[in-house]
Amino acid sequence: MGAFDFQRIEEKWQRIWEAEKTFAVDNQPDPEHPGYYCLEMLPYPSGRLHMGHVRNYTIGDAVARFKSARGFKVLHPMGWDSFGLPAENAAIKRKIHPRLWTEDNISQMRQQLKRLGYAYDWDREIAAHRPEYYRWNQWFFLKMHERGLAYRAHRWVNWCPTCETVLANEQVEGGVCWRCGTPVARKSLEQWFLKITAYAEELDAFLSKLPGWSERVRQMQRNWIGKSTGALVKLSVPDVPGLEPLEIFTTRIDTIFGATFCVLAPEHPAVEKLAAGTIQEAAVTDFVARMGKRNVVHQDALLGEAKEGVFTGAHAINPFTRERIPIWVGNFVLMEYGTGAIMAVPGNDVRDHEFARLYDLPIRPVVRPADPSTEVPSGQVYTEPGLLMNSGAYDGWPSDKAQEALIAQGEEKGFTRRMVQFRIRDWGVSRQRYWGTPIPMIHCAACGIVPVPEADLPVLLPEDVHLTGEGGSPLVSAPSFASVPCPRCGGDARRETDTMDTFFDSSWYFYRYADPKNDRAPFDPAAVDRWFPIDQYIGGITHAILHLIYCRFFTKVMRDMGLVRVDEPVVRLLNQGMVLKDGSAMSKSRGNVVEPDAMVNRYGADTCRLFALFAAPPERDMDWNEQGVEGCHRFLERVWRLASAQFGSPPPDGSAVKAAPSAREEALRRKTHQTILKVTEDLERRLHFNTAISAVMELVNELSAFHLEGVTTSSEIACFREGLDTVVRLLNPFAPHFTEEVWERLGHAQRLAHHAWPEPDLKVADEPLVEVIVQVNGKLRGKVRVEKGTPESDVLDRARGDSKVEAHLRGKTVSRSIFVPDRLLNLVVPG
RNA sequence: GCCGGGAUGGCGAAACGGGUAGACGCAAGGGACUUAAAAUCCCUCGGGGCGCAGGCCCCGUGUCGGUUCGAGUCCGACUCCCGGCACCA
Repeated sequence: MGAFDFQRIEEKWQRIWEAEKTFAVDNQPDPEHPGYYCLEMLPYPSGRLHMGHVRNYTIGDAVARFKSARGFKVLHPMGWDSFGLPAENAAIKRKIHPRLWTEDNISQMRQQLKRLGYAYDWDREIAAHRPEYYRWNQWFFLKMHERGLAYRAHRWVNWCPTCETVLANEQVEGGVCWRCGTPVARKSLEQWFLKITAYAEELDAFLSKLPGWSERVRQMQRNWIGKSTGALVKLSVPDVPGLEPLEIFTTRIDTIFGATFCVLAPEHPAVEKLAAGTIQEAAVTDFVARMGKRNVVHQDALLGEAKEGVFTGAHAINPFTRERIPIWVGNFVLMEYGTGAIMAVPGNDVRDHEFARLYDLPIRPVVRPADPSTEVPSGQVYTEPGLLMNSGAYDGWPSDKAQEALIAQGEEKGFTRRMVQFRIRDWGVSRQRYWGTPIPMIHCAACGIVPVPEADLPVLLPEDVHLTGEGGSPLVSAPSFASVPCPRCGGDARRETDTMDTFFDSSWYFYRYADPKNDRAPFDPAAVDRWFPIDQYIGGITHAILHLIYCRFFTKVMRDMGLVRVDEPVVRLLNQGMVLKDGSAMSKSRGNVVEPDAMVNRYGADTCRLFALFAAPPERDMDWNEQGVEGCHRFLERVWRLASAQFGSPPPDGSAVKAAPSAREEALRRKTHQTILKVTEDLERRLHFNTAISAVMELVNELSAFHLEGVTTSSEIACFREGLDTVVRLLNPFAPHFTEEVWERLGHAQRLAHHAWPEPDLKVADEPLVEVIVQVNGKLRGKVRVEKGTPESDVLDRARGDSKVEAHLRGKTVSRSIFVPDRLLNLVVPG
């Protein structure tokens, strides 16, 4: 019997699944089958799947099929993140409309997904570029605007002066435009922002309530949100009459007695007034102008920039010491963070120290290590909390107590208050692009900014746009689109011609799957209630920050709007590792890309799926090793051969198992039921498909040996068939076509996809005899097979009967023995 | 610099509440079948040593130290690799 015909088998079952809608689910609650939502991150329709997709979706499919067999009604949908820059680039390069390019890609990739046999409910498919979808983007945008969560502000963008267009960060290559090579400039544009900072506190706090997320992702998000707790301190500036007190933010108010100067960001609004009329005025103006030319869009350009600054000519009063301290402007202070002004403590902060040394400003350490034996090397500064010194009445206080007391003192006097700062900034969602959701706003000369009335949604993306890659937002030049009557006054007005960041599309798409065809609302809240929160979300670590913060933010906004009842969208998150080839990421330039289609053609979908799961645990990177793929293929062939002897014969008859089975029958049955236990446990608790598959391989090895020894009596056949059927059922989530086919040929009428997961018989799985290891002084010296529950004394007797153990005990007295029932006996003898 | 993760055979990896290190697979070597090859099946497979042999002994989970009857697993110090944040006050 040769190899199984995977091509025919896979086509056959894909046809059946499609015709029978095997994986479609409705939203009806079912008391016997609780809901389970298994979701994989939706792909960008680039045109073809890569191995990363295959791994991602194979993991998700294994979970979905497993949970379904376990009795859950599983929602397992798929869709397309189909707006975005590549479609526009393709349009420019190949003169094909982005919509056609995108839809063509979608149909190709959908075909590829179907060839891999994924159990999706295709009736729920969505695509972001379709008006039925993106109208709800617009609807959410309007709702956020109503709630004050969408607003306009200026922000710097990358600008190519030659193409006269905004460049995305990835279109800036080494500081020049990717198309024409012109050095990139910066330009300030008024854009739309979403107020994610309004949720910064909650986004941070809830990270500790996500035990189903890896520490890694939670830490990445924590860094990104960047919460720090401190105080705001007001310093009066008597040098400049009428000037508001200077506000600085610090997390180390315990060091305030060491604040020997202040530094403002060059963009700080007070800089000009402080310098006005002083001898420093010209120097300050010059410095600020020079700093203004810095390319701040490219943050890396700022990294490594030497510290630089200039005295403003004015002084402030440190309210705690009444000391007069000089106010400087410095390039290392960021206007975007805190108040754009700092108190400098050169005695206890490395940056301030460096600056003070540079300009010969006074340095006064005010915190020393609490442990007197800790030496601070000369020329270095001690930056950790410790004990205060040079701090008046606070000398000797520990940092944390001093912070509390100083804040309390400052609060009472009115020059300090507690303050929490976040690094996260509001989310700029405007894109000067064509292929995205039009922002539903209208600019009217008379009325200002007017939202498009809800009834007028969707604002359709016009088709007749000529894309050149040059000259501002493409929609500006779409005549049918840009000019529009003002909804409020009816006068001539102009539509917003920017489109939305595509992360907007993917921030709520998984809610739409619950009710994908709704044309009156983004979804029916009841439908969302039926499925949410998402039980298992699977996707690449690349989305650990942006997508996974944005979608949490959306969920919280939607909750506050009364649309959903969950605080967090995702219960369990799995970030699968990358698929490598020969140790490095697959890329065209390296020439090491493995095409999924080629692999499916050669080995079949089931083999590819099996390998993707077997090669490594899911969260780790794996190498696509073709010899490993062959190994998986061989394994399936082996199962096929083993099963083929039984093809056409009736399903196993449990009653044929003898009441007193032979030893080998008993051993096989034990292995069968132990394997069920092991695989179920691996999938249920850990998603460790690699060890689950290993366990099935072990069972196959035993079945194979059993078969070799002969399967003739009805009892032997029954035991063998039980093992065989178990193998097929346990492999189903990984190799669905193969197992359906074998299952059918083994005479089962019901489809495997509708079968419940096998139940282990604990009595059969139970091992009556156990191997107790015998150690002498912690070293393995022997093993004894005894009945479960054998007491220590009996085990000891048996152990002494072991010549090897006895040899190590000869002439010595056992001073102590450690006994772990059914596991181990360790005899301690003096050296 | 701060934070997170990791390091186990020739390779991918197992060992899940300290208790037989290396399951399972790949590669490699040997054998059976075959005119031959492929496929398949069987055996060996961390390192070193002793023994004619059944077998036995020592070492071994990045490094050093500790706790323990017993450590890949726990604790302390360190090295290297991967990732995140980074002039964030």
